[in-house]
Amino acid sequence: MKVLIIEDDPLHRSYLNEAIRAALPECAGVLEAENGNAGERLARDLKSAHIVMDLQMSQRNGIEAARTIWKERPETRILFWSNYSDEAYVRGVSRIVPGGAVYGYVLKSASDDRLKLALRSVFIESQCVIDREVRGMQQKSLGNVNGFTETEYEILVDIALGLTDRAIAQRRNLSVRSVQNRLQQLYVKLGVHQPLGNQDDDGRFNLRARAVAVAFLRKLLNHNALERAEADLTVWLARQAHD
Amino acid sequence: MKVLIIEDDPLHRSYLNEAIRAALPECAGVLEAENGNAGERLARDLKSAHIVMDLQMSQRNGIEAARTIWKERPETRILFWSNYSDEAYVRGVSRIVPGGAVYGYVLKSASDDRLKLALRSVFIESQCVIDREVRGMQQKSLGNVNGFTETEYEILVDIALGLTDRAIAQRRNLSVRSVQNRLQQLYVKLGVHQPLGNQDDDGRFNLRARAVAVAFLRKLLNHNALERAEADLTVWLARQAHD
DNA sequence: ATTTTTTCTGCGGGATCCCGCAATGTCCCG
DNA sequence: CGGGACATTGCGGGATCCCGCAGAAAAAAT
Repeated sequence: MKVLIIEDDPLHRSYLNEAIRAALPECAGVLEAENGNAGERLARDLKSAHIVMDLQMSQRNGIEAARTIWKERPETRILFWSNYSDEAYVRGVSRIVPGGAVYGYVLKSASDDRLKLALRSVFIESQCVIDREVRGMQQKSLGNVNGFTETEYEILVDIALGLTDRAIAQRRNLSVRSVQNRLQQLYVKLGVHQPLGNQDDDGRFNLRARAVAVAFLRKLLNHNALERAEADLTVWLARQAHD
Repeated sequence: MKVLIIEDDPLHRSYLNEAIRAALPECAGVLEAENGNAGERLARDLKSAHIVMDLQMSQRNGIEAARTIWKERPETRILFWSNYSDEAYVRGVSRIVPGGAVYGYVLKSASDDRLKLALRSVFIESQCVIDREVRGMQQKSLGNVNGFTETEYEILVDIALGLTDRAIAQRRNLSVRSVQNRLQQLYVKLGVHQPLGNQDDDGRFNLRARAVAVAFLRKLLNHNALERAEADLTVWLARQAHD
């Protein structure tokens, strides 16, 4: 068994390397890549089926890399090892994990033991391991309780990108009014909706812009999510230009 | 001489600790804090005048901590050691550094030697050391060439928070029209302004929201900056409520 | 199959935003 | 002192956004 590390911080990389060797004595070798691009290439060349990777890397972020790796070989086992449990990351990961795939999500703040346990669970026992904190986020996020549905999240991303109602309608195949309805739901759920009798905040906030701000503050959106969305938007715009 | 480390990643903390002991043999002791709050407390209690700190910590970010530390003792020497050279960070730092203070800004991706050199320069030689990459950002940012003036940045933050034109006018003591004028400048500088003859993008983008998106993508804004701005906004809103 | 619930859609109006035009004020330089 | 560069403000109009109302369509429940 070989393990591939994809992580841009050299300190964390060497720490991981040691942890892997200690936790997996049957491991035949450990390879390292310092960004998503190199990681994808190594994964492809070496057909490595065991990967530990960071999200949030400068060159190409972990979610993109994981997506293409899983697209090529869905049985690959990936353990995400991240600093953050931002809802944007959690949602991004659970969106791309193939059905029945084995993976894990451990925070860097977790203890040594927990990391090693996760390594064995995912790579040897074929068992998914999700950090409790991440797990909580996942439930809050995907369960509808105080969480956002896929469509609500979608429209949130669209306004965060700066699209108009009309453009969103075009893109999502909806009428303009429907887009506005969804925006309404979003405003309510984000707690941006101004209570009617309130004189204080009256007219202080531009709901659309405020929603984006709140989403960022709550880490529902983050820089990575925005970058991915922007990339998607760009290809859509290019496609539109041909018509 | 004692040195205080403020850094939330334990790996980086111990690496820093070693680097400091190696670079500064005359150093009598190294203390560690794992977030901004603890760091401030230690700095105050120990009157430590030599600090190395990370920006972007979970509890209380580095800029806030540095601001209060410098407010209490402006002669404190702080070496910022950060993963990123986001314009938002650079601007945030240069906004709070007291006149004549000695400080440094080194990226974590820098070599061992560069870090040690910076430690000696800032703490022993009383000389400012700014990483070249950060320096470039600083010039691009503060020099008006392709950069943003303070007022433009201010209004960018205001719309990112989701304020209406009227609210901004109130807050900044301007007329609504002036606010809109400044927004105009901002749109032009961010390259969001749609060229009139363009049929393609016509009406696709909500300029206000798009400006925020572009600013985030360009790292002119980031999560920390938004959090700080939100805190400021909250106190202003509270003050308004009394009138 | 019918009822219930949810979502989608059009209409319309008030608020806000985007921005051209023009007047005024301020600062600096010759 | 006069003139130029620039920021500020008002006015006004067209575009967009916010959202209540109500009917149509789709999905879910009974």
